[in-house]
Amino acid sequence: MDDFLKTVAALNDETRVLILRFFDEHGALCVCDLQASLGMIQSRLSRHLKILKEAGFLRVERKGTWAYYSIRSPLDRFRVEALEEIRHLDIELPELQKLSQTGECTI
Amino acid sequence: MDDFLKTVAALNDETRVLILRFFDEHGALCVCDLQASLGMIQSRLSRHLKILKEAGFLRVERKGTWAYYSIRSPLDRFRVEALEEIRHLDIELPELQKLSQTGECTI
DNA sequence: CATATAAATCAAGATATATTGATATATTAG
DNA sequence: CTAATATATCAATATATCTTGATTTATATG
Repeated sequence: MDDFLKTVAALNDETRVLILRFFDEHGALCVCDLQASLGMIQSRLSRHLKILKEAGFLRVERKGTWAYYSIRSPLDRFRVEALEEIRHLDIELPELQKLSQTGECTI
Repeated sequence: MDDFLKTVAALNDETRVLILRFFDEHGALCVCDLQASLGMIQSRLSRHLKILKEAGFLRVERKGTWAYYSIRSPLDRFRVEALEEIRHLDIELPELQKLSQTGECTI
């Protein structure tokens, strides 16, 4: 029950749905990429990424000071279905700003 | 997005998960059956049933003063998957008390 | 070691959600 | 119509969640 509720709670937020959709579209991204792309402040993103990670949706890979998040694989059936559902939502996706590659990350 | 969030929000509550599981197990039940079976007060159940209905999981059929709720059919893929997930949770289900059939419903 | 940068955590305030008890609505029976 | 019953809604309170800005932690570099 707890795991299910944690999974569902993670999905129950517009910001996190957008983040999942963004990862689904663009693969691994660091926090500052998301800051630039989604126009959200760092603490807000960090919080949501933690929730999504602890709910089993995301994984992190650290490279120096950067933390690259991406959709975890493999995912169990229900999480896959949730992502599939999110993939088909009519969401206006912001453009990707991949600052971590250009060395411009000073936000 | 709104429909998805409404669906997910409906799932994001231990009481409602139990209610869905109980309907999945026992079919159509009226509110007083649930009161007796789950040991919850009427306003609480009425609220959760409304949320589950408006999220597309339940339907209601009125018979006199009774309101019989049951799992809506057909359900779309994601809701079916959610119910399937709930079906396999390790939940301690209370015994069914079907007062509406015995005429004992005065709770 | 000192500084700088990316990310994580914390504290405070705002918003949403859940629970309870009281009240309102609707249907049935007399 | 009146009384009784089942359900729905409301008001108040409690609890949880989200957002922001400030602080802390961790890594890299001079």
